Amino acid sequence: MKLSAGVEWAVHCCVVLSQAARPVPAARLADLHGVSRSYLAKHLQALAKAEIVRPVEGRDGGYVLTRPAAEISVHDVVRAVDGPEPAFRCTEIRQQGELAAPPEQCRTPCGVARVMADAERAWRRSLAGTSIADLAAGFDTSRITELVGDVPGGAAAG
Amino acid sequence: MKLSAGVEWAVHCCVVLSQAARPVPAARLADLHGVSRSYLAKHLQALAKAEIVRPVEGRDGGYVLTRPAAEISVHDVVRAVDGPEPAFRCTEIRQQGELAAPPEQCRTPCGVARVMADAERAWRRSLAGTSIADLAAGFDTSRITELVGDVPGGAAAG
DNA sequence: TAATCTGCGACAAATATCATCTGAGTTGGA
DNA sequence: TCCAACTCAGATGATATTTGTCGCAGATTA
Repeated sequence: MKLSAGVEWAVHCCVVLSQAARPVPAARLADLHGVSRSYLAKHLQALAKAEIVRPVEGRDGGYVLTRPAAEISVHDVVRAVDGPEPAFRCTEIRQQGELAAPPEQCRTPCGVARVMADAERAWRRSLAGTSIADLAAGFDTSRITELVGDVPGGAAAG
Repeated sequence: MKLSAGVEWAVHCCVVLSQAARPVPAARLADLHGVSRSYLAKHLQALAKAEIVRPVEGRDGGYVLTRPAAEISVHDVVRAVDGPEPAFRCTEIRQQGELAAPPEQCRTPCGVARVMADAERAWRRSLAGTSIADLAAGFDTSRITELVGDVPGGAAAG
């Protein structure tokens, strides 16, 4: 099991955006973190499609959060970048080969798939328990505001 | 995030082995499930390396479980096939780019990595809560014993 | 009008997964 | 003792996915 590297970038970008007063261009976000400009742009588009960030077009444009950081969970970001598909996909091998089970026994999900789905739910629930604002509280936000501008109405971690 | 398809095969194979009285060859396990012979062999080797199954060499050989099915968790199998590496690997981008944090602030793990690790622990704990014996109780074991031989000392599920 | 930013698609490289084949070692029987 | 059949094990190649790049078109503001 492997998580896309873009997930880490996206989460950090959201933390930065939570401290920014004005739109931050994608290229600037990449430079702030020292990662590939063109590739980060792709992940930001994924965040935009999930309505976590909103693009501001034109001069002095960039990306802004669509809602307060406290209302964006880490799970939201992971799901947006990594995709909504479950990690485990049951191929129903119980219906193949010599010991294929009769269809009447396959009305309910395969036991293996059930266990995997339960575990994944636990994973997602854990991720959903932390917000971008929670994360921002653990970073040196003064350094961020110094570079991208202060927040208009107070700190994010309330 | 994606889980190797071999995980599903391995779990099903363990369920079959839990019902087998004698060693079951890798090729037979593949035929029973209708999957690739040579590829399943590779995953069985991973299970052997993790000491979940043991190869019996020579004529009439095959694979057997190393311990009772009740003492083999789904997590043991997943870890053996999928590898022990965590899904999320922190690349420490907080130390790169313009807003790189000073090393003195990086003694503790990055907040992002911490959240990811917590979620993964929840995932593993959930998988560890179900054993191969639990899974076998949900399958039609009579069909299995019919093909690979009965268990010597009673059923696997308590 | 000019400058700057995002959106989207095509394209190339790197990596992981999937699949197969051939060889080495062991067992059972003659 | 010898032979033959059967097994696992590791090396090797094909395929799919991810990762990363580039360029052009559309939009907005100074």
